[in-house]
Amino acid sequence: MSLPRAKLVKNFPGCPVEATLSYLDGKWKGVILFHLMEGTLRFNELRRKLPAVTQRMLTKQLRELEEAGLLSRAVFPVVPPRVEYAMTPLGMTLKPVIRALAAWGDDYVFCSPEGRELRMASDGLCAPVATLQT
Amino acid sequence: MSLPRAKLVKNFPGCPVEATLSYLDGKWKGVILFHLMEGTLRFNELRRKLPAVTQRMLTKQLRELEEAGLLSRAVFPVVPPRVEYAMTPLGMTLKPVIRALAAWGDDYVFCSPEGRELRMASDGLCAPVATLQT
DNA sequence: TTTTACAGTATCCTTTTAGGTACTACGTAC
DNA sequence: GTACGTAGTACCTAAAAGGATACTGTAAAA
Repeated sequence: MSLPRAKLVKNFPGCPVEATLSYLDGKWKGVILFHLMEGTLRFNELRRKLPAVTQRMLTKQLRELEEAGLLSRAVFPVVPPRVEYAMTPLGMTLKPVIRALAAWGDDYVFCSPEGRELRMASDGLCAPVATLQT
Repeated sequence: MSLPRAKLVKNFPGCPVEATLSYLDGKWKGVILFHLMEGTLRFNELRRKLPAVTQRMLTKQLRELEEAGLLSRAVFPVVPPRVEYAMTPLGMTLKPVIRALAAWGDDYVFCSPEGRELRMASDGLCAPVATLQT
C-alpha cells in the first residue's frame, strides 16, 4: 500500500483528524487559506503574500483547493487577465480550524533564522524578547 | 529552495498555520495524537489501532513527535520490552487543535471505499443514510 | 520599441516520504 | 525445541511532492 495521504484516507476512515489534514496537506495550503480568510485575492496578490512560492506550486495548490470545493476561482475575460480566488461557503467552515491552528502556532512555535522550536509559554516568557537581535 | 515543510518554516515565519501544520505533518501523526489524547499507549497497542501502519513508519512518526517534545517515551527495562507513549504537557496543548480537526472531519468529510469527499451538511442530510448498504 | 504586468503551462530534475522485507534479542508458553 | 510477543533496526525501492527554468499571449506604459 503505497498511496499519498489523500488517497489513503479510506484506509483509516475512523480518523477524522487525518481526513481533515488530508485537505490541508501540501506546503502552501495553510498560508493560502489563512490569507483568503480575510477576503478575495487575485493570483499575483497571493503570490506577493507568499515570499518563496513558485507560480507552478501556487497554481497547483490553488487547483487542489478548488477541486476540493474549498475555494472558488473566478476568471474575468479581460486583458491583462484577472482571476480572483475566494473561499466558498464550504471553505468558510474551515475558519475555526485555521484559527485553532494559527492560535497554537502563535502560542507555541518560535521561528528563527535557524529553524523553528516548540516551547511552553511558561519557559521564560519574560526574558527572551531582550535576547532578540536589533 | 528545496526543503521539507518542517525546515522551510523559517521562510514564512509570519504564518502560524503552517508552523503548526509542520508538526502534524507526516502520515500518521494525526491518528497517533488522536489516540494518545485518551491516555498512554504501548507501541503495539498503538500499532493495533492503526490498521495499515508498518513498524518502521510508526517508529519514525513517534520519534519525530517525541523529538518535538509533544510526546514522551518511557522504556521499562523488562523482558519482553515495554515502552509507553504519552502526551507531554506541551502535547496536551494541542488537544483543542486536534479536536477542531476531528470535528471538521466528522462534519464535512465523508469516506467511502472509493475515497473521500467533502460536503456541506445541508447537501441532503436526510436521505443518504438510507442509501447505505446493509 | 522595448518592457511590464497578468495568469498561467511545459518540461525536467531533485528531494522527501512512504512502503516492503528481513533481521535482532530475550524470556515465556506450548 | 520451536513458536510467540515485544519493540524495535537496517537496507532497498517506489512514489509523490516540490523546485528551476523557460515559455505563452495581449495590452498598456515607458
